[in-house]
Amino acid sequence: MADPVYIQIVEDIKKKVNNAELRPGDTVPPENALCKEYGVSRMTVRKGLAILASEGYIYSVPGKGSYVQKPEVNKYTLHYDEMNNPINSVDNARLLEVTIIMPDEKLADELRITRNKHVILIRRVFYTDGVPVAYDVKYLLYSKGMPIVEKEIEQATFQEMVSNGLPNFALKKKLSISAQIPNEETKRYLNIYDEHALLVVEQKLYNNENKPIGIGITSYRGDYIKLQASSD
Amino acid sequence: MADPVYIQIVEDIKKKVNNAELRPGDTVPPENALCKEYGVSRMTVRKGLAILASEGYIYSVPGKGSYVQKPEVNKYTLHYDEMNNPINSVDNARLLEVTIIMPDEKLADELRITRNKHVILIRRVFYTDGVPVAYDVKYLLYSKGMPIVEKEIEQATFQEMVSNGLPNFALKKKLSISAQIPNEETKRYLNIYDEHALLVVEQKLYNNENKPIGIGITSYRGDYIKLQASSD
DNA sequence: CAGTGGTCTAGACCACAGC
DNA sequence: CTGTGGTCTAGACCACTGC
Repeated sequence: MADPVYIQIVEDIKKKVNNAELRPGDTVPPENALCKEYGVSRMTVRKGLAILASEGYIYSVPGKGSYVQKPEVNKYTLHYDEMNNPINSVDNARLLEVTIIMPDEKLADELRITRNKHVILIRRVFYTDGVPVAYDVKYLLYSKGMPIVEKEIEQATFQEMVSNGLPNFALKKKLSISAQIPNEETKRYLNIYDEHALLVVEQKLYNNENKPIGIGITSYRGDYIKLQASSD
Repeated sequence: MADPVYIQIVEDIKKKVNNAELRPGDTVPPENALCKEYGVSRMTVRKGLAILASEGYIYSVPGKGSYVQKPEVNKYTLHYDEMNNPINSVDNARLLEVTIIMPDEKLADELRITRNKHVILIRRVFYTDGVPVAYDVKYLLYSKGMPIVEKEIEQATFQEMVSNGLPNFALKKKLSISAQIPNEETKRYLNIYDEHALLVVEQKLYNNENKPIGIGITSYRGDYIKLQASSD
């Protein structure tokens, strides 16, 4: 019980929200009322409310008051690492190809470039215990500092290819996850002979100006990957 | 440029982190130094630093200082709604079965109950434009206030079944996403005759004491669903 | 107009790191 | 010991809302 006062305030209000004592849309008591209730100054109350707001419990409207927020029921946190997932890890990668290509219309469009710009194409197969578990294709816009040594490319994640070891808070990434039946080429690379499902993860990377800088498509054998996400 | 001072501080430091002027592990200037630099009081500086900390840019160690945090490169935000996804929405659902069962060993284990407890089994098929797009199975521990009217169950999401319209910040959920080949039963429900991949989403719900209260397995036709996630 | 939240000050005391 | 971050105060002025 050595918690600072503002934590007390946070937890009291959370509790009230969680037993429906306060419902979405209800007003939270005004700051001055909470000051009196807890016998503290306004800055202390505001610190508590700021935390509740940052955690999505409440929101404030200047001149009016603070209100209980509707919980975001559909939001999850997903941890995705190309080379590691909860049921399996890639322990080796083989570089099939790294070449400079001219993009076709679809690719140029996705990368928002003209068709006369050069794009780096990288194709790899990922292995676990010698078994091919994923086929990986990446299209990258070239920029300075990128790895040019094939051995580096071979074992690098998408993030590592473009950020080159530098910290990068600015890099934005989008994932698109789907299930597909492998085409003949993919079947060949993954030694698939019978019916099989692929978990396909498409990654798109954007720089801090929101311009696409790379697209990656990783097709995992369905029995070798499981993605996990959780609320909170 | 009418931004409050603390926003200025936040953006200045973000900028320094993003051009590697400040690197992960580096110390952020001490609060008193920032007070002088910006000509403001300490509380104002601290407000800025609190924001940077809540956004994962920095962390503070009492008695020592504030440090630049390593970015969490593998974290994404996923929006998952059983009935709605970026490329398709469920517009109808058919209830196949709702019964009380005794769990087998595996299910009892997953729900952390003994095998003599009753479990509600719900099986449904989801439709879009009259086409069956997903086969859905749920196992629920019964609790008061749950919908018992079949018509309600038919169209409800998992969240709605257990939370019954009440706000629920306390409910924790975990997702497990994989690609699978449909079994004969699923093929029948989804009218699948040829080779097809399923995107299978397993949901597990926990109450605020972290006890499982339900498991749901939704198997979507691979060509009817795409999950999307993004960093930031 | 009174009540609300948003910003900010200029102090204070504390616990903790490191010398 | 000094310097650091963590908590807190008792005010202040502002802009906005709703009556």
